[in-house]
Amino acid sequence: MDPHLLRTFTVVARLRSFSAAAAELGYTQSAVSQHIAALEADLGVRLLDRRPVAPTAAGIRLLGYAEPILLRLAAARADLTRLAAPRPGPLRVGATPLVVAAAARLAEGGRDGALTLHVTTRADLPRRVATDELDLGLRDGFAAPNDPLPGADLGPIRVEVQGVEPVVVALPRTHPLAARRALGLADLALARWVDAPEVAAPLTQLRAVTGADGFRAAVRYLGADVAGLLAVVAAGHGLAVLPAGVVRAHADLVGVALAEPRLVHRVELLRPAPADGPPGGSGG
Amino acid sequence: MDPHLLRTFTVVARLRSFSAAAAELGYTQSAVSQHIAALEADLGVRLLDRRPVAPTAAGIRLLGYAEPILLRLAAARADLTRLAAPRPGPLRVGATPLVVAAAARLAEGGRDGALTLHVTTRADLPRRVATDELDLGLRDGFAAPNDPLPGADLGPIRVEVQGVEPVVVALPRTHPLAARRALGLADLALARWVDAPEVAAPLTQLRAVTGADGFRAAVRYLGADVAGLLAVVAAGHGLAVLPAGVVRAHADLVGVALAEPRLVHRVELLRPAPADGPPGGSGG
DNA sequence: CCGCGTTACGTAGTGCGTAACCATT
DNA sequence: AATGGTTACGCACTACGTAACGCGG
Repeated sequence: MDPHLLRTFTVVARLRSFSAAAAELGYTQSAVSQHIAALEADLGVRLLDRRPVAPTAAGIRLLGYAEPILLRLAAARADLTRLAAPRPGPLRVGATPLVVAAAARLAEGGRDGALTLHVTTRADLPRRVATDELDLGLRDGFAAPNDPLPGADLGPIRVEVQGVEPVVVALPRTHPLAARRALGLADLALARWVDAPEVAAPLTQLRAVTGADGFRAAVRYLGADVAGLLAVVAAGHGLAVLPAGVVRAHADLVGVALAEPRLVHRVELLRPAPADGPPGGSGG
Repeated sequence: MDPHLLRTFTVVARLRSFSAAAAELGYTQSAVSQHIAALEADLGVRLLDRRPVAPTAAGIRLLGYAEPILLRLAAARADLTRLAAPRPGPLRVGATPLVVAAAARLAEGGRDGALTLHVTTRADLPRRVATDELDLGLRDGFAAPNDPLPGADLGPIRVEVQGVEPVVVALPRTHPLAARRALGLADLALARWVDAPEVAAPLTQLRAVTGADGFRAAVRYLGADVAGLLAVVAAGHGLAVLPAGVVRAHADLVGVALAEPRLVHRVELLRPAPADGPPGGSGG
């Protein structure tokens, strides 16, 4: 189970093509074929169906292992390299859209003030911090009050809770429910919703947290632009669950608190970190 | 960063000797030397001091990455192998000492009733479940009421909370404090304690949870035998924090509740699991 | 000078590319 | 017939063992 083979496997599985993977990896198609054959022989399982190319059940299983392994390998190399020669240049900070301002504030004065801000996707940020593409990450999301943010294995990263804020249902000022003091989330299962999983609370999460079906998307908002989403909600295309502060700042929107706040907006600081370090890690 | 090299490195670091590592790995000493040299060349950092052999700072850092990586590689292979050909034979269940009975109860009727119980250390159990040395693990420990059990990265394992129970301070029936209805943990910092980290709440954890210094060990109890520990406590050598049920069952001991229960006894079921599987994993 | 890690060198094995091959659409 | 994965083959590189070497205690 050479990492090279694993990497080839993940690329083939992602691109669903041996030749495309070969191109991406700088191998010949033949080499890729040999990689997959070697892996399959080693594990004694067929990992990919061919024609069309698609991972088998075992292959899907392996993907779940391969990605964290490759991430950790990359992270280890990045970490040791940084340790050997700390890079100069501006501090590279990544942030998800809702917290870019907070990220800028937080990074103020870091490394003589020079700063590069990278706006990223929620899922990408941990990977980029782990592999030293970024020096620091600020990530937001929605979770039950004492839970960490959802998401798969983040890799060897230190997570510090930076802040927690109540969430509200964002409604156009003219909406019939806009005058209410609080709303039960479950009662809104049949309302019109905007699903903006990169900015607001993803509808899948609302379904999970209420246990209710419903929360069907009237509009799917795939971008990460906050202002755009607020405009869509303000125009009455549907509701969204957002942090209270964001909604308050918009003139055409009203944020109504949840009757049972089973969801909060949470901000986490991600730092590259030794995977295991001794328990008594020194403060930073 | 070939896993073979990483493995060699971890063994050398553990044994603090190239030749001993070579013996354990079935290589020649020369090969081990070459492995380390290759790793150091690849990463551009010295990983080990020689004479005496000891990991450098970078080496220690790397160890923190290497172990999870190797664990995940082993787990992946074990998982795919099991998936290809589920092993016959008795169900192999591992359990930490305080929960062996619970483990037996839980495994009843599993795989036509045949059952092998392995009593393990708290730290070892996750590794053995991940690598398919065990089919199931039941692990206990102490934690703040809503926290998971402490411990490093467990590897690709599914954790299910099995139960939570209050803890008590175990005292000999004749102890002056035995009549109290509740005790403040911090007030006991200067008492005599038995540190039995494999059975009771480790004193380091009591220190962490109270923020107090103290909790010095009058006796260090390194075994994992519960009855033995209870006897030591009953004989008046020192106090220990234990689950209420265990103390209640012993005639010579009294368990006194904590005034501020910042610590509970928690039991977790560990199952081998696809590291990542799609969120909507089918129930099992 | 002995124990132990390093370096030199030869060989067996393997990883990759080229190219011929074959299967599915 | 074309697209795309497999197999055959050869070369170059690597990984290991043997053995000579050197450094520190």
